Formats: sequence, structure tokens, C-alpha cells
Amino acid sequence: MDRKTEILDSAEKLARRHGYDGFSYADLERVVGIRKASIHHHFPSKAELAEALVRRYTDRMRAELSRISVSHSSAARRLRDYLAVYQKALKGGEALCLCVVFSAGSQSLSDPVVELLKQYHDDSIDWLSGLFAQAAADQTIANVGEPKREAIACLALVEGAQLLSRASRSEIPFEEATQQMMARIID
Amino acid sequence: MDRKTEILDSAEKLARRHGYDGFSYADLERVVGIRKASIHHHFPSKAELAEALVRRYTDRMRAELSRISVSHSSAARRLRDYLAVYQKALKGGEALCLCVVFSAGSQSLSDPVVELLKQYHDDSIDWLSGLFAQAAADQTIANVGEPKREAIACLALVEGAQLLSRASRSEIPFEEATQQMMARIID
DNA sequence: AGCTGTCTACCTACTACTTGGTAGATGAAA
DNA sequence: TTTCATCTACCAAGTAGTAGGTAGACAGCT
Repeated sequence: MDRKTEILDSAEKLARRHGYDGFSYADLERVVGIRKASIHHHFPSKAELAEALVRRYTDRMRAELSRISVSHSSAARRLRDYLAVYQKALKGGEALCLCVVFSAGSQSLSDPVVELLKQYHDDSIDWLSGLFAQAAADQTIANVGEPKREAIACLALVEGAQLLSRASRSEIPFEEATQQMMARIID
Repeated sequence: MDRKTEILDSAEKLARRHGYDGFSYADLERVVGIRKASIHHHFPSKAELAEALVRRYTDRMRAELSRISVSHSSAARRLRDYLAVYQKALKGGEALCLCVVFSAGSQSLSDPVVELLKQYHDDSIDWLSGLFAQAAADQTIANVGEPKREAIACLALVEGAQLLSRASRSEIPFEEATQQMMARIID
């Protein structure tokens, strides 16, 4: 694995536990094992590091969403997989979705990063809108309302559920919150 | 207004915009107008300040919840008021609920504060559980599931909706996410 | 083969500034 | 006279970021 990837991996891990303001180049120096200045060589500023981080994260999420689209055809199964992705990322309340933690502390982020964050949310909402539109057709989810509104509500539920799990350092609240969504699955 | 309250007000404003790691005693010095050392006189450590902040916030929320319970008798109207409280606090995506921002960055918080955060969530869940139990009886909300699960899902929805609004600096996502909840109101 | 320039990854050592927090003095009010 | 809120002046540690240098790899050229 090359250095840049290694730095991004470590930074992502730190960011998802401590937030953007909660990790420093000095922290990275410790976990990556090369000097702070060398990390600046790869990512000249913290803003650029954050940008690379969110860009990579968004790309990975997009890939994950199309993987789900390809591997399941019913809306219900896609939704189940979607929720599972977030639950797995949660690590029992230790870590949060990178975009959740960056959204919460977004005042200290640079404009391009804020823009990428919006992009992430828009991607998710578009994909989920498609899912709920399909659900209205294939009837595998109960009481489907207007797809885009369903999508936004679903994303909000998932992000909020992470926060609850984080606050109590346990994945139980996430599970309980999403059970409410899962209960609507018919198939 | 006394100094302590003035400091808490300013700190709360800063914290809800920038997070716990995102404001300093120096920032407070600027907005309160007295020296950093004098603020330390009132709140010796940042941990104690955070504790006072969350304690006051939780108390206010508790008062708000009982105000709602007293002023409305139907579950639907109580829910409407509950959502309105959060929407008002949002200030168009500028600020977040103090406990949302503290939950997201909770790694840097002291144990007592983490405990208070849990208390805040438990309070909300208890109150909402009561609301949904009542809804099952008075039939003013559609498709009510198990009350506690509904409560957790509702809290997650509201907290996540704030995050979405924050990311896009607009209250529209909050409105759209909660419309999904409001659509279930019958009365 | 030997030489030369460029590039990359890394280093030590630093800067300018911010962080939370403290010591000790002053003045006013009780 | 004691208590309190405030001040100035400081501290050690941490912040992002820079300056300038070193060692090795990989050209292209003679």
C-alpha cells in the first residue's frame, strides 16, 4: 500500500472517532510512523487532506450503492443492504460515518469540503429516491410516500441513529431506530 | 443577567455552531468582553463549563417537554409542537441542538458530560415513548408501532434531519425529513 | 561504464500562533 | 476586613505550516 493511502486510512480512522478538529498532524505522525513534515509533503494543508478524505469516502459510497443495485433487484433487499452498510461502519458506536462527523463540525471546514459533503448527501438522496420509487412499484415496502421525501427521511434516520449509538457507545440504539424502517419491509 | 448566565449563553451559541473543540476561552473572551482568566474564575475548566452547559440544556428541554404535555392533550399536537421546538432551534442550518453536536464530537468530552448526554437522550426517548403509547390509544397518528422503538426512531430522525440541514446550511432538509413524520398525523 | 540533473520521500529544526490553565495584584462592595 | 470579580502577565504544550537539507531512484547523455 502506498504512503498516501496509508495516511488517508489513518486520518479517516482518527476523523471518524474524534472529528476534524479532534486530530492533528502530530497524531498522524504517531500512527503513520513518519514525520509531520513528511505528511505535509503528501498533503500540504489539512484542508487538502480533508478534501481527499471526503472525496475518497464519497467515491467508495457510490461504488457501494451501485454494488447493492446490481446484487439485488427488490427495493426491500436493497434497503436491507443499505442499512447494513451503515451498521457495519458504526463499529459498535466507536466510529461514525465520516460525513456525519464532518457535517456536525462543518464550520471549520473549507468551502470545497462543504461542497463535497453536500454532494455525498445528494448522492444518497438520489439513490434512495430511486429505491422508494421502485418500492412503490414492486410493493416490497409498506406505506411508501413521496419518494424524495422518503429518501430524505431515511437518510436522516440513519444519520441520527448513528449519533444515538455514538452517545451511548453501543450499537443497540442504531438497531432499534432502524428496526422501525425494517418493520415496513414486506417481501 | 448575571455573568455566569452570560458566559453560558455565549458558550452555547459558539458550541452549537462550532462544536466543543471548535471554541476556546479566547473566543469567549471576545464575545463576553471580559478576560479569559476571569472566565476561568467562573468556570475553572472547560470540562466544567461543558457540564454546566449540558446540564442547563437538559433542564430547559425537560421544561419544554412538560410545557408541551400540559398545553396539548392529543398525541398528534404534542408531536407537532415537539418537531417545531427543534426546527426553531435550528436557525436555518446555522446552529444545531447542543446535544447533537456534543454527541458527534463526544470523544473529547469528560465522562460526566457523556453521562449527561445519555440522560438527555433517555429523557427524550421516555417522553416520546409516552407520546406514541398515547397515539396508539387516541388514534391521532397512523401506523403506530412499538412505542419505544417509535420513540428512538423519531429522535434519530430529528437529530439526523438537523445534520442534513446543517450540511446544506438551509432548513429545507429538516422540513422535508420531518414532513414524513407529520404525514402520519391524522387529527 | 560513468556523469549529471531532476524528482521523490523523507528528515531536523524551526516559526508564529493558539490552547487550557495559573499566579498574584487591584479595587470595589459587604 | 474579608470576599469577590476582575485584571495583567505568564506558562507549558500543542497547532498548522515552512525552510532547508539529505539520500536514493531514475532518467538521458557521453
